[in-house]
Order: sequence, then C-alpha cells, then structure tokens
Amino acid sequence: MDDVQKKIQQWTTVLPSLNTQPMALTSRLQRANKHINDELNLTFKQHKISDASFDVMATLLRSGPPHSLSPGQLLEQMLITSGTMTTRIDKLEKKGLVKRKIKKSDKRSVNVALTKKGLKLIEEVVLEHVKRQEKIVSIFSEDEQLMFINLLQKYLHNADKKHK
Amino acid sequence: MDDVQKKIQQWTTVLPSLNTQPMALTSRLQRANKHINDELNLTFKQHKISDASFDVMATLLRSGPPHSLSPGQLLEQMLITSGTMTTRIDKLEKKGLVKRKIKKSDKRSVNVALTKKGLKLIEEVVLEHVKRQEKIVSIFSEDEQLMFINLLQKYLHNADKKHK
DNA sequence: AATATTTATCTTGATATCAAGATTTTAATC
DNA sequence: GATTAAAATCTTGATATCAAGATAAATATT
Repeated sequence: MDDVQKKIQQWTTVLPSLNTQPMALTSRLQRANKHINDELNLTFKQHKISDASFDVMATLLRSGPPHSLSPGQLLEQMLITSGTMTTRIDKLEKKGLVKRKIKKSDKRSVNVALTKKGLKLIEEVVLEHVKRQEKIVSIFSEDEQLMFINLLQKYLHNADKKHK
Repeated sequence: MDDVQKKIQQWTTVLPSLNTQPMALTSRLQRANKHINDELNLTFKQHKISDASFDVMATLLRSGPPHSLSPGQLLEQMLITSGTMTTRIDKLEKKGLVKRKIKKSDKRSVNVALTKKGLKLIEEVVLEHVKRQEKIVSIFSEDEQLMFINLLQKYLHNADKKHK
C-alpha cells in the first residue's frame, strides 16, 4: 500500500462520506511530479545549475541561432512572473552563461543571448537531461506511454479552453 | 497544438536526433500538475490560508481525535524538511489554528494539536477542497480516471522501490 | 507637438523552502 | 554514574518565487 492509499484510508475512517477517488488521482499526480523533478534535478546539480537556469538556457538553445530572446519572449514559454525572470537572468549573467544587450530598435527591451560558455554547457546538459527523462519513462511500455500522454493532453486541452 | 508540442517541434528543428517522447510526457505532467495546484489553491485563498497550512491542518484532521501529532509524525506524511515544518507550525500557531504543547513523556518532542478554531476551519475547507478535486477530474470518464490512477500508481510503486 | 496610454523590464517587500548545523533531551555504552 | 551516541526540534543563512508597483521608452490620441 502506498502513502496515498494510507492517506485515503485515514480519510475514509474519519469522514466516510468523502469521495476519495479524485484525491487518489491528484495526490498521486503531485507525488509523481515531485519525484520526477527530484530525479531531473540530479543532472542539474551535477553541473551546478538550478532547474530555473536550465529552463532559461534550454529555451534559448531551442530557439536556434543566434540563441537570443527578450525576457518577454522567454516569459511566454515559462509559467513565471516577470520579476522572477529578471532574477533568473541576473543569476545567469553573473555566471557568464548569458549576456544582456539593449535592443537598438527598442530601448525598453533587451536581448538575452547565450554566451559561448553558456552554449557549450547547455548543449551538454540537454543531452544528459533527455537521457534521464528516457530512464524515467522507461518503466512504462510504449502503449502505456502513449496512453499517459493522451490523458495529460486531454487534461491540458480542457484546462486551456477554460482559461481562455 | 499545445505549448508542449510547440516546444517539442523547436527541439526537433534544432536537434533532430533528440528523443522527444519522454519530454512529451514529463513536460505535460509538470504542466498539468501546476494547473491542478493553481486550481486547488483557489479554495485556500478564499479562506486566507496557504496550501502549506492546509496540508498540516488536513493531516491533523485525518489523524482523528484528538487531532494531535508531533512535528516528526507530520513530517512523515509530507515531503518537506524539518526546518520547513517548524515554520509551518509557527505560522499556524500565530493564527490560533494549532497549539504546541511539550510532551511530558519526552521533553524533546511536542504535540501539535488543532484548536477549536482550527478544527472548524479545516472541516469546512476540506469539503470545498474535495468538491474542487471532483470538478478537476470530472473531465475524465470513469475508465479514464482508473487508467490514469493505475499509471500513476505504477510509476510511484517503481519509484519507491528504487529509493529503498 | 503635447499629453495620455501602453509596453517591457526591473525593483521592492514578503513568503516558502532547503541544507546544514545548533540545542536539548533521551538512550546506550563503558 | 559518566560519557557517548542518537533523536526531535529549532535556528540560521541562502535561494527562488510572487504580487504590486516603479521606471523608462514607444505608441496613440487629442
């Protein structure tokens, strides 16, 4: 019996009328998510970066050459506030992994670009990151993976609609 | 096309050799988890408590009368450090929702118990919380819910084994 | 052209968390 | 019984985040 099952049994004892099936799903999703994040963070730790730093650098890498986006463009692809973005860029800049440059065309805005050092690092980390992801999902058969992805897609599609 | 699909396409363009299926799963799991948490937090906000406070109070409630556990026992059921637990209890105590009492049998340890005010509040919030959970999972059919739970269970079971 | 509005980023103050170590009490060993 | 080790909780210092508002530049309106 897993931790979530224990929790559900406690609820059933104390409040038998409670519908615990939703919790069986959401609590396990939270647990699984935390476990996966912990696993993925191992790679980042090995390279002395945070998941936050990885996110920003990976976003720059996959945007293709010249690996340069504005804070606003980075924000679009990340579920964080603008203040957090500023802090993330500050930290990466201090480590020499990205470089800010004010846009000539619009002096309100800046380009955030990977430095050579940053590019080299993120190219390396991304490969290890994907390897670790592969290991994580490898406990599922191909069919299970597709089923899982479908369920998540269905949820996100529905969630998106509500939000817009 | 959802955000994750866009991200995957970018990777495929920049690094065609990358195996993006694991990311299709893990990234969506992260997104879905965040969305669910955001939804659940709406209930907590309405009652001016944090998810952290809810976790502690709900754990005390489902432990049954006298709704009293030590910080260590609370820790067992939560994936946080002892320092964080101290802060959580401090905050709840300041709001008069729980009360610390030093154990007579072991002066190192304390009992953390729901106050009357805390009990009344958490009994109310739990019901709304479950209602919201029901709404969240209601986009899935009964079969889909069971399938989803099975996949998550399989993952957690496997993760547990590795850890021990 | 002057003023108001919008946009892009950054700043500030507050909160939650962690890792590592300090403190106090209990249990184990000599 | 004195000393050492272990256990339970708390403290400290650092980091990451958010919400709300500040700042500066570009655009729209009059």
